[in-house]
Amino acid sequence: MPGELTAKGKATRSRIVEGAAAVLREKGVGSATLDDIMARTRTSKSQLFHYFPAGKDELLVAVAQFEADQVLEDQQPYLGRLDSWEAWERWRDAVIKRYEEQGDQCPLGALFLQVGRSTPGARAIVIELLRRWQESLAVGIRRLQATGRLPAELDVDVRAAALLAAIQGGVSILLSTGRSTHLRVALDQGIADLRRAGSAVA
Amino acid sequence: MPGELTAKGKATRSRIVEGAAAVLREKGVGSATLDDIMARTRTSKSQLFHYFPAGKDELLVAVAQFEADQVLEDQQPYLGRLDSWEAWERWRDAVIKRYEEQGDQCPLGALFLQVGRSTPGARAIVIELLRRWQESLAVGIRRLQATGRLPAELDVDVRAAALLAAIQGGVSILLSTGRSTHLRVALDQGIADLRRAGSAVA
DNA sequence: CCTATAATGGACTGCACAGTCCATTATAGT
DNA sequence: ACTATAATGGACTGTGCAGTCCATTATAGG
Repeated sequence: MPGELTAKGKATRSRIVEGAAAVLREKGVGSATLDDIMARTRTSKSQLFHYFPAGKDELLVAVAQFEADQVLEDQQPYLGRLDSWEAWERWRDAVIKRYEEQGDQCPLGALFLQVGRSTPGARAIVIELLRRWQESLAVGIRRLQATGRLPAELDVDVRAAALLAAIQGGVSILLSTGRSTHLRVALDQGIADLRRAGSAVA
Repeated sequence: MPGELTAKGKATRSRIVEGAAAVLREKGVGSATLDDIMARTRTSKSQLFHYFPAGKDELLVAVAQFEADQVLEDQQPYLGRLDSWEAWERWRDAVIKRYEEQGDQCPLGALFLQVGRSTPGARAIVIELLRRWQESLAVGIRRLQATGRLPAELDVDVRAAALLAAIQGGVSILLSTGRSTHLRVALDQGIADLRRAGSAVA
């Protein structure tokens, strides 16, 4: 565990993480080897173990963190401005687009299942990601409340949680079947029901 | 590939599948070995390869099929009789109970991610499971329509798809976080929205 | 410029584990 | 009872791959 990383060191470390992420997406977590990662990132065994002394698992956790950050970063432009129904629809389209392009790879899910039980840190990463994601949705719903598009008595957290579940479900079905219909339907329905709650309850 | 299986053979084969399923749940797909399965099922190497000539992958696919059948079988008593709102709530409780007990194991998901890309059969199993599951939900919704609890113009398939996504999302969050709140919320919200569609649109 | 520490190269080890092979025992059909 | 085929036992092989070790080169700080 190198206490100090020089500029060069930091560069190499992130080259490894990003390259590993790419390899994992291509070959799948199960069949990606350290040699694959070495080849891709033009590094040697000792470098991998220099930056990740605990070995493969530690590297996988680092990649998981990287991928998790990526998820929110990608949709931040849309997720951060959920202040009108049009904005919600743009966000929905962005989410669908992202996952359709990603296809049947789920780096994070696969990573989690691989490392999951053994490493406690892995679970924490996913929990934190989901928490932040749901919170962003909640903020968006509160914006709609603040501008009078949704009634104040709506249970924001429950709605946000349900939406998050809808996304996750849609994505997981996309991963298993290769079809994005469920993701699309779940999001459409979720937003529509939210909207309906506005006109019905208000 | 034994063309004919004697009674004894069939018994052994299913002992292997069921034992393997148990081992996979306990140790995780990634770290379960053929030796683990041999120990658990009191079989030898040659038996494993006798019944699953293509080796581990073939066995994993068989286990996936077994687990998939299990999923629907378990909830059939409830899923098969969705003819009143109370029945829907009983089903919801059964689903939640089942997955809470299962905890953070997802044999099918893990199996799929392991075998997935390589074996085409694996995907087919999951697709078929989801198809049947959604169809059961659709039948339930149509029952509600038939008895006048829901308007006839409701888009049944879309609603069923959204519900299925809600479940999958709730489950996948349960798997990652260990908490069943999202599953509960997603199902509650999904059923509530369905019900609301009944009173609002009708 | 000198030295401590970081960064890198790459050969080597060890073993876990899938898959092979052949020998032996049980079972079914005639 | 006989024979073909299924069922079982278990030793053996091969290798893919994580992880170790030591030697060499670069970099930073005084």
